[in-house]
Amino acid sequence: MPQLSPINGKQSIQETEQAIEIESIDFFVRMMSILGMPRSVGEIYGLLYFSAVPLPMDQIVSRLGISIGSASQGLKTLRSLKAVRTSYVAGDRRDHYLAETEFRRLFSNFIKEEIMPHMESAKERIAKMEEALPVQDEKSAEFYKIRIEKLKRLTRAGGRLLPALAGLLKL
Amino acid sequence: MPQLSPINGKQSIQETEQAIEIESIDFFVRMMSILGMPRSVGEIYGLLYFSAVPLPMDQIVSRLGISIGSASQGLKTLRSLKAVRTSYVAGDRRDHYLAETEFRRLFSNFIKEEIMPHMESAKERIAKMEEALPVQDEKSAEFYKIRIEKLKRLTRAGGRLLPALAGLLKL
DNA sequence: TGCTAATTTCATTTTTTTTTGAAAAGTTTG
DNA sequence: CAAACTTTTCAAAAAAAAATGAAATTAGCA
Repeated sequence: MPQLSPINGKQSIQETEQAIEIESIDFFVRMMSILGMPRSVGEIYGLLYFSAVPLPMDQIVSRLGISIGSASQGLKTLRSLKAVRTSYVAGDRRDHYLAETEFRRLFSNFIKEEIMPHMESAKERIAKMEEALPVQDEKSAEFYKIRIEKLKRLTRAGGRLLPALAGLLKL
Repeated sequence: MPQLSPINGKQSIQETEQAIEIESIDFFVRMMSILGMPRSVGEIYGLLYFSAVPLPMDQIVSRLGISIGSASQGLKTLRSLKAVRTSYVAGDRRDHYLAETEFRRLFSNFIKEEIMPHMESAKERIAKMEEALPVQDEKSAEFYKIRIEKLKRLTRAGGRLLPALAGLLKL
């Protein structure tokens, strides 16, 4: 982090960097929140996204003003999504973190980790509906069959489409 | 709702219907929760999905055991997503609700209503980053430019891909 | 129009989720 | 191997989200 004096035409380099950092954090907090991730996770990723150097946890803590507990938890989440990785820094025993910036891969990991498991249990639930059905030979059985069939198509389509989605992301 | 006695081989029609209803509610509660919707919204949709007849709000309230406040709010949400529609029932002044079961359309509405507005504000945030940038003519400016460019590609791709997604849903 | 049933709204309560911070566990190195 | 530093864990606190229910509003009907 260069320490230049702030005598420029309009704004110092630090001010520029800070402005971008704030927008970045804002950007990713919102994006992560759409994906159901807590604010702290978005903040950490937003900070790392515009950091040219890998940051240790205590820098993340002090720059974001979050607790070390949140930072540790948030980094764990980000690691499991492979959204950050640790990088070795000579002569420093702390872990240093870098943002993974290939959105295609990030997206693919997210779907695999966070969405697909739900698809599995959805299929089980549909199976239970079908177990319950055969007793019926009412007029209404047809209605139930059709609705169950729709659910099956939905989960099948979801199961195929979602993992393929990342591939469609032409960035 | 037929009122037959439960003397069947194994289980009555009501038992079958109830079993399916429970699985349906479970199914949609989870699915809606992935999409960030409250439990009550999933419950209501899950109930209506397997109802052959349109149901008035008080039936929804009593069958699900939720408050009229929740039911009213949940139906409002579902209406705004066009996931339910009201249907007229002769001689009854209450609104009756039916589930919209074309998932393709539902999905498309969801993206348009719930996701796309965020894309707009994401673009504004990127614009702010670009406003902040030009001051820099450091070595580091290049780094920032590249990262900003990545965000722009992401939002552009998202803006194009997401609305097209529903079309890919071959059910 | 006035009465009643149906629905919406919203302040309050409840539940769930997230954050905190301190203790425990784990690492590195002198 | 022990002292210092780093990270994780987890119970408790705080914050956020959702549900409740009663009052207010709206709409249908006679």
